Amino acid sequence: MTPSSTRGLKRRAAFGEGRPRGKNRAARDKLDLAELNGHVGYFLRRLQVAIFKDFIETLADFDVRPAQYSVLVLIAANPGRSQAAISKTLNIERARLARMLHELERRQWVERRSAANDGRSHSLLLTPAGQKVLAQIKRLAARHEKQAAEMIGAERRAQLLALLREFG
Amino acid sequence: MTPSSTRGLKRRAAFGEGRPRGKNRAARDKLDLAELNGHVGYFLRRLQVAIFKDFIETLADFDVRPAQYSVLVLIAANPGRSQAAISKTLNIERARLARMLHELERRQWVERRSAANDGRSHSLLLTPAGQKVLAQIKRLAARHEKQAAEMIGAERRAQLLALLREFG
DNA sequence: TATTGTTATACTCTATAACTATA
DNA sequence: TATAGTTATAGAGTATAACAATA
Repeated sequence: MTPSSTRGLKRRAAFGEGRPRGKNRAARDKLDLAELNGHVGYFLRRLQVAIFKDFIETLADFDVRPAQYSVLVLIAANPGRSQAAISKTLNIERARLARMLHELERRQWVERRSAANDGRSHSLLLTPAGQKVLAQIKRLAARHEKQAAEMIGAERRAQLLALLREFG
Repeated sequence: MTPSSTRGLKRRAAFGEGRPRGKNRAARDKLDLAELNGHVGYFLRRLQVAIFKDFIETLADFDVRPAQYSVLVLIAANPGRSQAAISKTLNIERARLARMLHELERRQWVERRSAANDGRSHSLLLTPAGQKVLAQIKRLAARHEKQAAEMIGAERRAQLLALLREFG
């Protein structure tokens, strides 16, 4: 967790001096956002990037990215379903999902069986190793979610979650 | 605006039949999101992608992406500032900003002057042509924002904007 | 020594198209 | 004809590192 620009949103105002100088000169250079203040997409994007960054750092030991995590969770909760079903639910391009599953199969976390009723589709399952590692990954994901709550405030996180889930 | 997967979040339940078949079979395949239901980042990401998609489509005639738009707006509202100032405010890597400004300069929307007081930095300005085109772009961006409000509901958009701005 | 801007590389994600095999 | 999965390509965005010029 580096003291990078993302985290730098807060901090500040912790210096008793008038105008920050030297390394903190950057903080003074905040510009007028103008029309951006009226775009919900702008703020949505900023927060999403900050949260994904924390997710990636928190799960770095397993080298699991958010998209991979969402696929693993979906396979675990819906064993035997097809790539198309996962793809549609998560809005992941089937082309990209195919490559991602290759990687998850290489790690021996996921297994593809050809479906009994439809020769075209694959049934997706977690391997025993995959189930084991997912349990650990979920613990880290839960830790990340706590960190996100600290970052943005538990109250605001709850309100955001309610608003966003309500939509889709 | 295609009837793509993004928009497909709603629709459904508009069919008097029991289980949808054929083309609507996909709608039946919605899976259990399990732990994803507790991750604010997951829903944040979904909405951000949907909104950016609408932005890109609405501004397709000018071939302006969200990041480019934010840079143009910032330069217009803060003329003469450096690349470093823009970069820090928008959390865009300075390396990426350099390439983006190359493209905006190629279109003759932006001008780089070497700063008077600091030989290292550039003062960024819109050209007259850039100011003209930005006025049109802003009108389309306002239309996009209206569409976003229709998509997620004006009420929810306002609540989201308030929550998100309050944070960062 | 630190900062500004630049070039380069690598990886993730998105968007398409083309192809096969099955239905 | 349409769907499931695969491979390939191109572009955007992110993350680094290395470098020259300047402070």
